[in-house]
Amino acid sequence: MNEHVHETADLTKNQTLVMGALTRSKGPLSAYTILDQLRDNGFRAPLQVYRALDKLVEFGLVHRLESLNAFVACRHPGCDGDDTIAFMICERCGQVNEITDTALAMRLKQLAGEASFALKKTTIELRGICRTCQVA
Amino acid sequence: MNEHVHETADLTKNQTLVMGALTRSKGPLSAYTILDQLRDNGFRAPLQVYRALDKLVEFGLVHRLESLNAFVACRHPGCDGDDTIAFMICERCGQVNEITDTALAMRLKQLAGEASFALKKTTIELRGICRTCQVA
DNA sequence: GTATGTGACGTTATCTCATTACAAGATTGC
DNA sequence: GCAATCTTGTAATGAGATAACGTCACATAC
Repeated sequence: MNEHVHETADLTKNQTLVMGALTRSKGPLSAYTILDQLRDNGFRAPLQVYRALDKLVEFGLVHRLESLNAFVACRHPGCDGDDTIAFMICERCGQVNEITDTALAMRLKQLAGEASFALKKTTIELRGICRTCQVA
Repeated sequence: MNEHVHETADLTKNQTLVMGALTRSKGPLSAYTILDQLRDNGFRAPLQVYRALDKLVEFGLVHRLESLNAFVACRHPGCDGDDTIAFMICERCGQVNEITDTALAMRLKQLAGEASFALKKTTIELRGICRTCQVA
């Protein structure tokens, strides 16, 4: 499976619109924020957003930030969905940094293995203040 | 700072009730589930639960599971609040396993350091199927 | 002892996040 | 054409969390 198999062409109209909103945004967006941004495009109900988001997450184009109940466009072309991704979330500016680290992923897999835990999905979210916001 | 400085004696009535509900439970509980369980004890509004939970989390007696919007009593006496804790959450039986791992914590701190990210809190949640549920 | 501050508590209302349920179009395969 | 499947639209509701009020108990300062 290649990276980001689903390109714009594969997306439905609603999925494209939601993807666009996320791509344009500097930081994560909540489903309802996306809804508001897309009202002019005919969006009227949360479900329209959630359905598109579900698919986009499934495709690996969008990630869900559990600790924020929000979503970000994947900025990290290398991730193929199976990857263990960590997010660094700045609590001041809201920017999100996406990182993958082999050592981290290996250790987690090992820990799961030792417990005979069949790992399906990992969530790693780091909260703090990013470099830029510290100097400011 | 010692482990779990706040013992039962330090807790208020509401905090004790909420803590009791979580301790009795085998798995994580949502705030509203706790509310329902404590109606007979005079609980009437979500805020009563949330206020108690806030304190219990602050004391390190309870952890919040971001990917579940739920709370668990800390089963891991060693954690002193500053610790990096990982949770293994079984999607079949709902049981939660709490683990700390030095290598994991170190790597995360290192990654944050390399990005000059001032780390405040880390969330690590592993979803999957636990050993017991796999055989069944 | 009164004033003042602080922290927990209770209640209502409201806000944000997410899903269920149902109907209508659109698309593909036969 | 017809069935199967997928996407869509809409309304209603469920679930999670907080804001804004006021009250009470208890501490400390004067």
